[in-house]
Amino acid sequence: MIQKLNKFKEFCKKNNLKITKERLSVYKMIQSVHHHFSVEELYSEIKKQNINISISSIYRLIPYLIKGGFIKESYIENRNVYYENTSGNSHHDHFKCMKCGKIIEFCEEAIEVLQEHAANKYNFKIVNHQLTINGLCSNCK
Amino acid sequence: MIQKLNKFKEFCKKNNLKITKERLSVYKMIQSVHHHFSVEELYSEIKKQNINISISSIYRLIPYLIKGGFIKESYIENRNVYYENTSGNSHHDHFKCMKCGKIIEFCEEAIEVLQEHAANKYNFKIVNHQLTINGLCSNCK
DNA sequence: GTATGTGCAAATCATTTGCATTCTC
DNA sequence: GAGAATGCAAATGATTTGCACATAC
Repeated sequence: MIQKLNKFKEFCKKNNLKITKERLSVYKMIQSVHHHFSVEELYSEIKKQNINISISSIYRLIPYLIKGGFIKESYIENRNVYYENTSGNSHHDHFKCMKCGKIIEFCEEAIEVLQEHAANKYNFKIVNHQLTINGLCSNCK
Repeated sequence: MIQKLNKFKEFCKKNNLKITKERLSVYKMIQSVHHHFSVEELYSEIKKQNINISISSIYRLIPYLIKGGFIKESYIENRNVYYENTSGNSHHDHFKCMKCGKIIEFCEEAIEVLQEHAANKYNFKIVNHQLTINGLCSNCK
C-alpha cells in the first residue's frame, strides 16, 4: 500500500506535479475502489468522506493517472467513461448485456496472443486494448 | 443497390416508421460512405448535396439503423461516436495509434473463434463486438 | 517567492428534447 | 385526417477552461 503511494509520489516528482492533498485523495480512492468507476463516482465517493475537492481537479488529474499507468480507460457506457485500476487483477475484457446492461468481466488469455500476432503483421506496437462483446447474458437470452 | 433500399423500406414498414425523404437520404448516404462516419460528418455530406435535413433527424434515425442492423457503432474518438455500414466488407477490428491518431483496420478470424469460446463459458450470446487495440503505428513507434 | 494547483462559475460541444408545423399513409 | 416526422431553438450533461486565490517546494 505504502509502496504504491510512493510510486505515485515518485511519478509526480518526475513529471513536475506537486503532491497535493487533492491528488492524494483521488489516488487513494482509486486504490480502494475495486471495480470500474466514472469520474462522477470517484467524486461522490471522495465527498462522502468529507474530503473537499472539486470535480475539475479530478478531471485534470485523470490524464496523468493514465499516462502513469495507474488507471486505464475501461469502457464507455452511454456517454460516461469508466476507468479501472490497472494494478488490480490481471487484464480482462467485458461482456455487456444489451438488454439488462450488466457488465461481465472475462479473461481469455489466448485472445491476447492473437492480438500480438495481428499487430506484428502491421508492424504495430500494442500498448493496451479494449474488447467489449455485446449480446445477451444468461438471464436475458 | 435497389435491393438494399427495399430492405430498408421493409424495415421501416415493419417498425411503423414512415418512409420520408430525410430518412431515405440518410440511408443512401450511409451506403455510399465507405468508411467510418460520425453523425456530424453524415450531416455535412448530405448538406453538400443540397439536401435539406436537420441534424436532429439524423440523430433520431441512428438508433433504428442500429436496431435494423444497417450500421453499428464502430469506435469512439474523443467525444465523437463513429459508426460503420455493416453491409460493407466483413467484420474488422481497429488499431489506433496513440500518437498520430491513425486508425488501421485489421481482421483476425481466429479471435472471433476464441470469443465464441469465452462466451460459451459464461452462457453469453454474442451479437457483436468492438475491439480496439491502442499503441503505436509503424511510423510513430 | 514563484510556479503550479485549486475551486468556482462560465463555456463547450455532442446529443436530446419540446413544440409548432409539415408530411406520410 | 390522424398520428408520426421534421426543423428549430432551447435544454441537457459530461467535460473543459479562465481566472482569482491558495499552496507546494
